Amino acid sequence: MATPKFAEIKQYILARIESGEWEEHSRVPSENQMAELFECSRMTARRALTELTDDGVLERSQGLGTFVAELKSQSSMMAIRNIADEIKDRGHGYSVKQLELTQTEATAPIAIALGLETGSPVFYSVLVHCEQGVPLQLEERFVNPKLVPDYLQQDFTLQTPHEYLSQVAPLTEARHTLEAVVANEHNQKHLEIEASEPCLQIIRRTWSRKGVVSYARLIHPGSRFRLGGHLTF
Amino acid sequence: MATPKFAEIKQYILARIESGEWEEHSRVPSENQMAELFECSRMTARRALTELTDDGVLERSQGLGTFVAELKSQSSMMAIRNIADEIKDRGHGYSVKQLELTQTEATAPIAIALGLETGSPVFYSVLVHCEQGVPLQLEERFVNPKLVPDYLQQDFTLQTPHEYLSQVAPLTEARHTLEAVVANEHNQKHLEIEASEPCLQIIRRTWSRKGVVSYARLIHPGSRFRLGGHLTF
DNA sequence: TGTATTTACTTGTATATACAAGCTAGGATT
DNA sequence: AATCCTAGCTTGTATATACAAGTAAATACA
Repeated sequence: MATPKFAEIKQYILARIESGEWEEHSRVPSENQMAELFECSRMTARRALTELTDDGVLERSQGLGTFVAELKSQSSMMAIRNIADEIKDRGHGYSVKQLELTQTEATAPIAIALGLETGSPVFYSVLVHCEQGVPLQLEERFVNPKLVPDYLQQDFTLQTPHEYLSQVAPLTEARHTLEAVVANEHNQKHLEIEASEPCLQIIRRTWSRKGVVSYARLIHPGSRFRLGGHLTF
Repeated sequence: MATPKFAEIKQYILARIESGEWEEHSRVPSENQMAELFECSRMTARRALTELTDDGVLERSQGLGTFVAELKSQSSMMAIRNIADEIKDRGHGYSVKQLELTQTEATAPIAIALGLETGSPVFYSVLVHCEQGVPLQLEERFVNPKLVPDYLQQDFTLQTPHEYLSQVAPLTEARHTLEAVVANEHNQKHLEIEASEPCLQIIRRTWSRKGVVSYARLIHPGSRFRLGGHLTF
């Protein structure tokens, strides 16, 4: 047998979800309907649906049906949580200062990271996220204008870039790099720290189905920030 | 049906693996044998074996049989890889200096982290891991003597503590905290860095089935160390 | 002796069937 | 009109069966 029938059914379903034809939370055909469609037994159709459920692609509930799950809702995507939510969850005051929101030309490393040509236009934003008025994260972000054309029209004091990007280009993957660094003078001023203070820097690249969405550098004062949880590589 | 039959079979298998009765890489009964043992059909026994395989507990191969997989081999356990392997994989020279290997009394925070009484004896080791002769990680580790009684008799120039601990107390979980810090003077000397150099500090607690095995503080010079990969929380 | 081949086991795929259990909507009863 | 409850869908569990395909050891053959 070239490829098993249940695998074909899985591919069929995945293709429809990735193309956007079947949207998040929408209902997918029942086991019996899939069985009829593919001219197979219910158990074979069931296997496809069950395995995709195990993979987190679908969600099922007895009596109701099978539905398309949120893309990467709680898994690796939320790896590094939205800083605004994290602060609010602690019951502390959250505020943002927007320092930049412009278009600029991609330098070589940025172009490579975003999969663009060197010198091509990219959107650029710099924000400082504060907890109780104290700077906790400096977010410097380069965004692919082809995938997010309206980035510059947003008001990031109302919604963090991460939230906005999640909406317009559902994220499918993220890669991070962690480093201890000294902030440059400019950033030291914005973070209100001394030159001697070490910072935790997170480089974050995020993907959607269509390519690299953004490249972000998140800098945190070591004295105010700690990252905890499970790490998987 | 109280608990489904396939779930009972899974529990039976898991219990045998966790008790150590079925060792890593050893063969487990075939589908037909399990079916006979539990007086069920092959398909039901098969389901238990298949699901445990999906969970990474078992490994199967057609024609050969089903085997107990390595405990957490590649998953969250190897989150932060063995630094010795990482250096060797880069094709660079690896060396260690052992600075401490003694018994000491648990301070309050260490006792809490290890689940012991304050002042009770704990094993303590300090190592410096070097790449091409350059210090890359200072490993300060507190070990629960109840779970690893022979820790002080080891020679950690031959085998890293992590490797040894994995052998004597198979790890089931690990939790990490990441922070950017300034090393104290003592550690600065051992890492051969300037006072101004930021360091990436990883606090790592590891569990086995019987409790907290060890509490480690891993300090890396920011200029020489970068942590990459997927982070999940 | 050395090489095929068979045999017996394993897991993998697929089907037809049965009943259990959860949910919803519409119809019967009160 | 409000309530119950049944009919018809859904997924969940379980079985019996069949054949495909991979592995290894025993067997037959040259």
